[in-house]
Amino acid sequence: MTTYPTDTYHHGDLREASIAAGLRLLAEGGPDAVTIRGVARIAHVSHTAPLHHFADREALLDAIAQRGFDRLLDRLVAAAEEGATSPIAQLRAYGIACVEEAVANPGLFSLMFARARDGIGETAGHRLVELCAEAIDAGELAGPDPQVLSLVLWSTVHGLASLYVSRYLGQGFVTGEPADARAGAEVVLDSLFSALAADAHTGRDTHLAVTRRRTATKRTPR
Amino acid sequence: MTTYPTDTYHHGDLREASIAAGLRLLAEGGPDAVTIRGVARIAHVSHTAPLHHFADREALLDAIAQRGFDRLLDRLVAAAEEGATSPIAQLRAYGIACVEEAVANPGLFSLMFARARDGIGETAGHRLVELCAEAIDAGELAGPDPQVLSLVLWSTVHGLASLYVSRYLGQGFVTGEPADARAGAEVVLDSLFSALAADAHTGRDTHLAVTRRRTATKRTPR
DNA sequence: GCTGGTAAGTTACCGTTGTCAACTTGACAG
DNA sequence: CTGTCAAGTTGACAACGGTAACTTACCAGC
Repeated sequence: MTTYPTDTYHHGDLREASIAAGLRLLAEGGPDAVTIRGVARIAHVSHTAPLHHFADREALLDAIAQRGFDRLLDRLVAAAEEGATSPIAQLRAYGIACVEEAVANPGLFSLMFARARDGIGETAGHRLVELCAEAIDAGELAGPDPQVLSLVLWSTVHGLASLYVSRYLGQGFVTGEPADARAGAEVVLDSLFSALAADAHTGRDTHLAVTRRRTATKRTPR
Repeated sequence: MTTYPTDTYHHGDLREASIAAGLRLLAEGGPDAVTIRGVARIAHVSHTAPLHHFADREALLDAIAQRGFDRLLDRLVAAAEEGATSPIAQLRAYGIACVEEAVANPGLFSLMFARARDGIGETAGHRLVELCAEAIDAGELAGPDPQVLSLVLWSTVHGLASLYVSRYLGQGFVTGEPADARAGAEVVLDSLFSALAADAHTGRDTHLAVTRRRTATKRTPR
């Protein structure tokens, strides 16, 4: 934990200190607990000082959420790299890392996906589609469409993380799922990969006509 | 829209009026916009009157969330009944209804799953497991475990709904998904059911050993 | 019909928060 | 030395959640 000068009139790096304090408050009391005055108290500055670095509270929360995405992306590339022998193994590590990161920082996860930001998370998303395409090319997963495949995987992993974070999963009352989120992610992903294995079904794609048509449309920026 | 007497000293049904006002504020401005004073204004009572019906703001939000779950459950049984010819068709209708309901009331959806309540949503969950078991028995979906199957489906549907609600899906930037959430749900569910079809893979369940062991544990109430 | 009790209203007040306005401090360019 | 300006400060305000004390309507029991 880095410290900041307290005897000088100017703080030095109040923006960074505010984000750090916000992350602390977020971890301690959830999104509602991160306040302008709260981060100011932690940083030992007056209650309006952070407003010289963030337009308003929303901007502070945006910055914190952005930091969360940065962290997640770092974690994801690390997870994909270490011992990733195949595309499907990378996808598995990817998904498990997402869920683990979410339950490790539930407040941050809530904050990140509570605020809709344009274009955020696209980097991770594109890598996901790439991995799906690689898995299909390598014959590890069934096609026909890497975009549909990534949509399914993204939804499932995000949903699993959300349900663990909001405590609707973890008790095993309904679905008998593991209390440990990582174990739950392994069960779900392995089950999914098993069903989606390339040799499992023989090239039929009757349900995906709509999908293929949709994905042919050009991606329109902005 | 029901009206309430404004000339009498006592309101008549301030509890119900508060929930209705809360739902309106929720739809207009999201969870942060639903305040004690706000619902009091709409109901034309003093700003502390609702506190005679709800212990605090959290209790009000809980009541609103509960109302959301009631609505969702009604919608789900209706969806499952109408034209449900087979278990898999019911599961499909179930999932689509979830996603549609979520995007129709994004604030309510956020509120519902932002507050972790014990035992809430179990009714819907148990019906889900039942449907999965029926689908497996009918030979429509691959086993071996209805609980794992329901875990996968619940996660996927919930994640898809979350991502559409928080606007991370709907633009088609990354996965080329449809802008319409219902269409997205159809693509994902059909793709999933196709992969999970009983005749698609031949009874292998190598990855599910852990799961089967877990689900043998008795469900402990409370 | 009176009366006490209680649920459900009311006003008054407190502490916290976000945000604005106006002022001050410190560093730096010329 | 002197402006300029970013980055601090204090002080104020309205909105919020919540408590306390009071008032009103209704209703049961006599």
